[in-house]
Amino acid sequence: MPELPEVETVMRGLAPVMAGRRLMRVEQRRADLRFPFPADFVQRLEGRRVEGLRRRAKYILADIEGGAVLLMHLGMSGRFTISAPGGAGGRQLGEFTYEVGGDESHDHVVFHIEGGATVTYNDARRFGAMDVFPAADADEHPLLGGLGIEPLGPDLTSAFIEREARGRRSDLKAFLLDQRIIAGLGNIYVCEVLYRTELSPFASAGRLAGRAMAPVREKLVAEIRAVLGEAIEAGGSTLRDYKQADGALGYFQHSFRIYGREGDPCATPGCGSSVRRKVQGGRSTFYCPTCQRGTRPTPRAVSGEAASVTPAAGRR
DNA sequence: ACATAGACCTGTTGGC
DNA sequence: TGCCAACAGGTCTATG
Repeated sequence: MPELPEVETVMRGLAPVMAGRRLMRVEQRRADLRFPFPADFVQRLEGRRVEGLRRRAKYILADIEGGAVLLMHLGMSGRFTISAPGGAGGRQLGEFTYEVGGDESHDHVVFHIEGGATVTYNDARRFGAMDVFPAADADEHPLLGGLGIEPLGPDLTSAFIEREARGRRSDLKAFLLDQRIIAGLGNIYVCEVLYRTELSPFASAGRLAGRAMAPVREKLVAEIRAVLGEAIEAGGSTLRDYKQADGALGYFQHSFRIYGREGDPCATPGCGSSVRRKVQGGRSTFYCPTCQRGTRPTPRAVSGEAASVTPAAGRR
């Protein structure tokens, strides 16, 4: 479920509770999530101090004293609930609904933290995952080794897009979703980014290459950063606000311009088209057929525009 | 090399 | 109200 901004928000929510403290007890309530827990999962964590939390792509990584790393992935439905020592309700991180005293049957892991707090991992669909491995093995870890660049780091540049896009025949949607290229974008934010960049999800990625497309690549880079940055900010504000009763974190209160808006009028002033949904690569793509013609027309084109300029003549 | 489909597993939603 | 089909934020594998 969660894409990079949600994972970042969850990590930031967990950090103050876990960082610097010992895991006094770890309850592992089943043998597997998406794949089996390592055999000695509990033993490698119990009694050890969490030195800090980090995020890599959509993974939350906890550095454990003694040189181990605890990896946590939320899959589609994973969430964390924090219970303070005082027993003051729970703060839930990772999904968008919150029910006090809700479904405990999917509580798979409970971390009992030094000082009395409790961090519970709940995941109905069990697409999430946890693992513990030596820090030295991180680069070869099957889940981490092949990951692409961090979209919010310094590596995401027009030149990077140029290199990666050149010669690719996959469509733009698949290109941006590919975790081996850029790690962290998921279905929702890819839709948002393409809409804001006025690029067609169905265009070939290779069309982003070439000198003439430099401005489009710049715009793409800027929108990726903006979309993710805004979502992280929204997540952060809910982290700060919680207090009241329950802070639900996730995509909630975040409003999307295109995702999930099939049939609604396009948000671009004067556009007048309505948002369409198409299944692409097995998942829903939401797009505006009028605004998103960059690099090749989607269904209906009317006239050219800056974003649709392509260097090569072949328009098929 | 790459594109697509299916699998994983459960919960929620919308239509009849 | 009840039932069923479609659908859901993510990966991974197998198949063309």
